[in-house]
Amino acid sequence: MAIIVDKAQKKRDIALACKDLLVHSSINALTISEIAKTAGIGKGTFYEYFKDKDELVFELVNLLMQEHNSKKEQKLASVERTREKIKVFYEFFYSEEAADLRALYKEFVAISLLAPKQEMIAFQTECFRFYYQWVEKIIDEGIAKGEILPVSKELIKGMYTMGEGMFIASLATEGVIDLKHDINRYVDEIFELVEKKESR
Amino acid sequence: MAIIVDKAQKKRDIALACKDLLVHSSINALTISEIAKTAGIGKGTFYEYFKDKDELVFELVNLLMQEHNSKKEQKLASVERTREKIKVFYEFFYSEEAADLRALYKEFVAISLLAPKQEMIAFQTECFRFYYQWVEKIIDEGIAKGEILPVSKELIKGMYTMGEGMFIASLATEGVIDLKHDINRYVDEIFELVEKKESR
DNA sequence: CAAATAATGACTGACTGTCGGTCAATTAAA
DNA sequence: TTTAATTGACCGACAGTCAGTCATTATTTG
Repeated sequence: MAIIVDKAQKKRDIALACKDLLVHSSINALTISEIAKTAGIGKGTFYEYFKDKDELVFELVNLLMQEHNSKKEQKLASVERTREKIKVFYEFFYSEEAADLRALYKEFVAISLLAPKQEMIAFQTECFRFYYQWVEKIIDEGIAKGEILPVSKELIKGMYTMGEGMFIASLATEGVIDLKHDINRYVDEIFELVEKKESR
Repeated sequence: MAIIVDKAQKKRDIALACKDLLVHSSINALTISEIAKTAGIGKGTFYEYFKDKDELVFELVNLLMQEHNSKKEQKLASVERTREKIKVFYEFFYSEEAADLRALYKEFVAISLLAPKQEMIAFQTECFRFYYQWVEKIIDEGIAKGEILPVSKELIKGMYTMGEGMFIASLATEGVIDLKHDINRYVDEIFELVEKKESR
């Protein structure tokens, strides 16, 4: 009857158009007008697709995280040892490749703490479950291969959240955390404890 | 020649007067006028003592954390085993007693991510160092007593940040994290690995 | 010593500019 | 003609400022 736009697609397009802006600036330092102008739309149109600025961040994190997960899946397939697989898992927190997503994720976490909306909680919960199962699978395989001790399974949740904690702490402090080094160090030490040693 | 008030003291007084308001509401849902009214001062006066709302949260977290640390120190003195000491350490994240501080700390972390100011980073860095050394001392004593393996020392940073990560994740998700249970479970499993067993 | 006056920090809320969000008007496809 | 899409002018709310007031103390003067 009239122009029918793919709402979901246009939402993605708008979000992507603002990506650089968001990556390089904090969301609440930006105005809706600025964002709309960047996306080449009117202010009112922005509200046609997003309820507020927070939702824009949400959309972008959503998009980039899917992309990131695909890459991660590929990379994981090329790694053999359980220890290394876990390390690949944590690369999100320091790799240059994930820098943009990380910047947005930081904002997203802050928003989730300050003004949690149901969809965001649901998304984070789904992410948690998704990654948890991923790690679980890696660990299960490691146990099945006899590479690591069965007790490793009990450590998954703590290991997983350690990454998040290290990440947040590194952002909120200065000079006390070297993400890449500290995370890998921790993983190594944990694996020294749970890997089965032939001799010893 | 005029009234001289103890600026620092009054700042504390104002912050404390707003404590309940802040604990039960998110900082950016509150207006300065509302806050000023609660503290029984004019809006202009608020700005005489605080640069913005964020600083109010900062002041409160500062105050309550000092209080919390004293209590924690006492409690730690009454516990013997290294494992239990570490658990006392994590009580912040779930104890009823620390609920108010936790609510404010949540806001503070979010602010630190969204609009980090130098003083906040400095404060968080100092906190990190302070707690890290505290845990380090506990672990060192445990090692000296022969209770746990020397390798435990390498796990401190990861253990410490796990708490923070678990906390943030519990706030951002629903139904996947039981803070008290999951933290203690993790601590137990780690200690099963690093505690020296007589028989075995 | 006391009264008057000066000096100044503390305090205030009216005011201003900005921004988030709405909506009436407009465009354009079907 | 109908309906979806788009828009920016408009509005109310709020953060932050500032010119003016007040309370207290210092100083001068009788």
